[in-house]
Amino acid sequence: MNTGPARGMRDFLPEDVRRRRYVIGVVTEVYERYGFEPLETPSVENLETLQGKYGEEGDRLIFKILKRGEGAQTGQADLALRYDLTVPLARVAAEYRGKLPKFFKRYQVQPVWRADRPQKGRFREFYQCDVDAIGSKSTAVEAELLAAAADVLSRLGFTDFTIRLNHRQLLSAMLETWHVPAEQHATVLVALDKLDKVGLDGVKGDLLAQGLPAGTVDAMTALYAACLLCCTPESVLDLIGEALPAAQSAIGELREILALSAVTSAAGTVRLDLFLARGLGYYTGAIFEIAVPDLAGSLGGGGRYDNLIGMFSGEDVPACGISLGLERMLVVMAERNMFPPSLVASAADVMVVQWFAAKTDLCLALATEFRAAGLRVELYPEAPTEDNQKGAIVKQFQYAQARGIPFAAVIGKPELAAGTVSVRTLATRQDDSRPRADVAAYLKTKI
RNA sequence: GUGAGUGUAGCUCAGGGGUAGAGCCCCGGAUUGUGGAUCCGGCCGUCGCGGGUUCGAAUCCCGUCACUCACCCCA
Repeated sequence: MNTGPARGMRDFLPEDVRRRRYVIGVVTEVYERYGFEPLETPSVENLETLQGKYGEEGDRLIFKILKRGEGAQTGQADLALRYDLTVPLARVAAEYRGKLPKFFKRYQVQPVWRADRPQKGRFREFYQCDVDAIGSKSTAVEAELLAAAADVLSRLGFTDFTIRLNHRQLLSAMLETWHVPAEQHATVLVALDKLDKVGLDGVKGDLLAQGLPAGTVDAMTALYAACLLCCTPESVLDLIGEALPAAQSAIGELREILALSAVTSAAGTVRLDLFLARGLGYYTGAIFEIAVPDLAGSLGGGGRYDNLIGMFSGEDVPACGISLGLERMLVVMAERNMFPPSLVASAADVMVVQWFAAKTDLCLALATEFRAAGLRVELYPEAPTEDNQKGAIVKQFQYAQARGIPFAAVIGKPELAAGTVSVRTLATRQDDSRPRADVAAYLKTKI
């Protein structure tokens, strides 16, 4: 019998859970500081809610759930595991339009599922940490979202991340200006996105291989090469503005986002990147992607999606959001040893040793007193036997030591007679006998 | 969907045609009011699975599955 979890899924042992909770704690604390409110939605959505929102590639990766009952024979699916947190949010925004505030700011930390092939930092079940703001077209929204994400990463100890920034309308203005056929939009954007991997000549070759006219390819790459020579984002935007009159409003927004970000926690981390594409279908405006040098994928990403909610309600509502990948952050943090030492602390402050062969009640009573005092207490579950008391007691100390529990509490014969408890500091093996009534308070001063 | 690598004890891995190994873990002992070291002993295996070659396969060949990594795409 295979005892491993299903492909791409993971079990989280206690140490893993502590690390995950630590990161989630930082994320939610920061998000709340920006005025975002918590939301949770079901793991399962109606299939039609999800389909057609993510683009061709995304739709293929949706985990579908077969119909029950008579429908089971047909292999038809009517439900699906949620693929991201943005589409469920759009559904909620459409459904509760009247109940939600005019500007609805929510955060959501929940698992999503994708039928992808797993690899480093990529799983079939993973947590996204989303923040989204609904109801405003102001670029202040983008700036605050970028600030919140940058704030989270800084607080977790990341110092070398960058937020790549681009705009969907700038990309489409470019595609239109160069008369790229609609069916080639996606592959051309993907080719341009690879600039930092394959270089300018690589991109050029790729575009020519796709059958774009040489003149178009030259114009594109010449523009991008010129941008690479610019030393400020502003001059890049000037250049693009001249070449692509259709991109005026996108360029204006990018200018605002860059300027606003400079006065937030995101200062110094936002980088204009005209090659950033992003595959998800629903983005309409600014798009972001967060990266660190030694991770192939991204730490997070997001963008503006001003007509996704309209796909549900019929009435467009502007919206923008950003998502941090919990396990992406965890993978890098584990590699770089970024967890605070307190996270590896033991499960208990003190272990009650069972000294006698048949006085479990005495030990459990002591544990109860400790717990009432607020200590985290482990009772060694097995009492010694009459014929091997010593061996059993040795094992108890060894067990406490191995589990990293700092103190052991013992009531043996002299302690029983004197009404005291002996506290052993495992690390130093020093014993300290105290009146039973004082022990809990004493221990609390030591931890 | 494409490509590569790895599957041997609970864990980490060695062994590459001739009796299945080491370290760690676990259990017991040296040590009866006590422990991390040391020493001694013990437990632990369809060598991923199926087929083929061979007198003989963990080892060579074919297939298959699983995991890992990369591409694609993404968090």
